[in-house]
Amino acid sequence: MKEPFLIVDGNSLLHRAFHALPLMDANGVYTNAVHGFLSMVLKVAKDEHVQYLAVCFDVHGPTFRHLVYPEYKAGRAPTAPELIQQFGTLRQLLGEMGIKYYGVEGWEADDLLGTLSRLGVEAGVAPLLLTGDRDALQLVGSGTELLFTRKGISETIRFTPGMVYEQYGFRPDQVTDWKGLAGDSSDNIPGVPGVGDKTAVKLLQQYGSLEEVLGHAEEIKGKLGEKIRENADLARKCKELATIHRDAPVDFRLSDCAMPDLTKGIPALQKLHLNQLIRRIQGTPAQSPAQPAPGQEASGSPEDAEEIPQSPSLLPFGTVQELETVEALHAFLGEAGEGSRPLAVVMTDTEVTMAGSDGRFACVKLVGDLLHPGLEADDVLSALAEEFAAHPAIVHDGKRLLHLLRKWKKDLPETFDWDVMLGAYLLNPQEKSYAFADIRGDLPNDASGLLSLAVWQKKMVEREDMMPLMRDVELPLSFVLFRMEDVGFRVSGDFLKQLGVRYTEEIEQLRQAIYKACGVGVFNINSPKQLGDVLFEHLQLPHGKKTSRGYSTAVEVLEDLRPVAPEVIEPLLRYRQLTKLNGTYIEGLLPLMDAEGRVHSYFDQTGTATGRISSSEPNLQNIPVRTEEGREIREAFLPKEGWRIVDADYSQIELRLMAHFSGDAAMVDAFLSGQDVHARTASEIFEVPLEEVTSTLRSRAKAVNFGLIYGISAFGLARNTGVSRAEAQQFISRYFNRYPGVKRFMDETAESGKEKGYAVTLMGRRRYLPELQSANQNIREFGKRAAMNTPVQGTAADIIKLAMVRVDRKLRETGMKSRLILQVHDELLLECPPEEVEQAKQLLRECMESVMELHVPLLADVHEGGTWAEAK
DNA sequence: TTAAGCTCC
DNA sequence: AATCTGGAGCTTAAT
Repeated sequence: MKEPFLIVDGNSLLHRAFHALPLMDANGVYTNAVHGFLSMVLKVAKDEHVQYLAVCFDVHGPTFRHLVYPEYKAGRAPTAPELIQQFGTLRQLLGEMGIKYYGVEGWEADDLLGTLSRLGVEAGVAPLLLTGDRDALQLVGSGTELLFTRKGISETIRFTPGMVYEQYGFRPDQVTDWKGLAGDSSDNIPGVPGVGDKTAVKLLQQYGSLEEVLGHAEEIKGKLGEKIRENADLARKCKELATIHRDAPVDFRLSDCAMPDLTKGIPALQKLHLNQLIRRIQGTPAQSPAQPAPGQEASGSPEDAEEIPQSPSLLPFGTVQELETVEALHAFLGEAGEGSRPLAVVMTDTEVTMAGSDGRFACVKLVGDLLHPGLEADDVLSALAEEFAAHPAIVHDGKRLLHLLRKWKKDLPETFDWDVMLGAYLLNPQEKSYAFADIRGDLPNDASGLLSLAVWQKKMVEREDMMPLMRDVELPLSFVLFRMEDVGFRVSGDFLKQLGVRYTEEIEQLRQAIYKACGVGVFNINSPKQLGDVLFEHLQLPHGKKTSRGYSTAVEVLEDLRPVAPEVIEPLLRYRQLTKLNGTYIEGLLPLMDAEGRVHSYFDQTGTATGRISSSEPNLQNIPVRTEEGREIREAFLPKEGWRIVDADYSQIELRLMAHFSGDAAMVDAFLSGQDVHARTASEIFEVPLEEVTSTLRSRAKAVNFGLIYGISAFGLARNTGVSRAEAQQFISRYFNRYPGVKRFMDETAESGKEKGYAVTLMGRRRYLPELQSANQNIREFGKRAAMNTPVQGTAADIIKLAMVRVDRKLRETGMKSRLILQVHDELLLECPPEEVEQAKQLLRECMESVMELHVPLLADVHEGGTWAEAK
């Protein structure tokens, strides 16, 4: 076994660390990136038993790549000064700690990585590269491996040559070919226009290398082939740019890189107040404590706070016990006593694994083969269902599990002990995926990993004060959503089809009218490109800004053109409206109906950054309501035969929350006295008596109120209300004058978001806002608006979720047949047998209004009807 | 697969 | 669409 030689890409890692962690400083010296960098390096050094260590840096000034291609890395945002400082700080620190670092003028850090890894192999050690730069994948192989940073820097993923292929679909030696084709926007390398990541992989899998692709360019059909032929030289140049050179003039001696005694660096670390790192250097406990989540590391962490590792580690488990009969499974579950529980269970297509809290670990293979003929999936499921019902288990995506049990007609549990999908969502609601494979980190993809992850999540959720949110809201809500998905919403297919016929006929007429008015014969009206050409080239109508492909034909543009060319624009707008309704809400909905005429929307509990739920297949949260035609669609949504729809929506919940959070006297007063808030706002900012507020003034004030919730700008408000920017600015100034508490709240919320690194709701739900640390002002401004909006939107989400849990519980406890069928952010729908309607209305109102005690009352408007349209 | 467009709260 | 007012999902065209 060769000794590991860790070679760190200093630029890449420091950059990543800087953006992953909120700014921290010691006496005015920024240290967040230095802290993250060292934390990561120490972790890897320990985990990998590193014997040799070197760090590589870019040295400023042009490199040979700029000679080949002057635009190389052009257009990048300038590095934040807060980061630039830290390069110096880090170099100095490395020097004092005795860690060897390299920088050679005219060479980039990855060339040094390439050179040092070659020299390392020659010196007989096993180079391990640590970087967040994908280019370095080309260096993997012949003894060199790579750790790629993920999620900022908190995790790494290990690449061997096989892993590269598995992950990307090409070998390490094809990385540069791939870059030559696909380019790299972050380095300003164009690649072949029209060829993206996916196409490049396809081409390489077919032809093997860039040269082969270019050599066979004649065979490639269509636009793609054309582009490749046109850009062959450009592709070769891009490949060259992406090629890492392994012959930099480095004065390398392996002995220089021997792992130093890090305690020498303690005085320097003390100066920078990097106390956590000091503790880690001075004898670390068995489980390596890495840096805690952002916001938790205020200087001088409290002594009683338990050290929670930054990522979960695998708990010790016994060897896996393979259960070959259902009897063995029953025996395993029977023997599993108090100490084993909660039990973690992972089910895949072919096997079930179970892990006990006492280290028991068992596996059941589901595919029957000659060796285990006795194992029937159905019996296994029965045994598990029994176990779940008797002892709440640790699961991933419990809602899906419930559907599975339901499908096989098993008894359903009342609750789960923990759901790691929901846990991961609470800990960071902005992950791309919450699939177990994507949240498990380095843990195994089975029940031992699941249990280990759950144990860690519980500590994290506890520390971040989100346990009540998990226990009282998300976990029980998953059961409510399961029932809603299971029940579905009845739809009248006949009604929709009739509507569809009507729409289709009119669409045809409109189409002819449009062709006639345009006078260019038949074209595809649905194609923005073709339509744009007709309107703005042929008809020469005045156009707005161009989009990347042509002229914009968005409704706002068309609205402006109404007076100019009504004979084209009027039928066009109507055409747009009807094709949208027909395509999305009629033709899109019909195939989703089941045999009973019901649609079963999927409610995604982990889909939004703010805590809202989302709905898909079909999305029932964007069924039209604003226009008359749109509302017709809602007439197709029906209760169970003979039943009624009861609908309740919160009145102004977000503005009420704004009033609650800000405590602003005028706003609170408006709600306490039951006034029309928008009218009151109009009266305040336009300085007219309440009785004299006109509908125009009211609707402007309403726009201001909405803008407020979203983090207003004068520009956006002007766009929305049609007034000038200057006027909009005046509205806002007056608004903040009249509602000084609101102003204060907005400022404080933005400030606190910046300080803590996250925004938080009334129930403690968090959303991290790395945008607030961005070097880009636009992104920072976005972060600020999100910081102001999230507590409001997110608390509204908390509130209605809690209301759903209570409504569902009440309905079941009282043995009512009425049931929740839909949630639309501030609105709940029930279907009720006629005799329960009054009781259900009362129950709904009570649950919704009493769910939380705020400084202003929560009010729900409740309606009923024979269709959804009627119940609004 | 992405972009443009449009629906909702 | 424009200096980007927050959060979502679906359809179509074009590649």
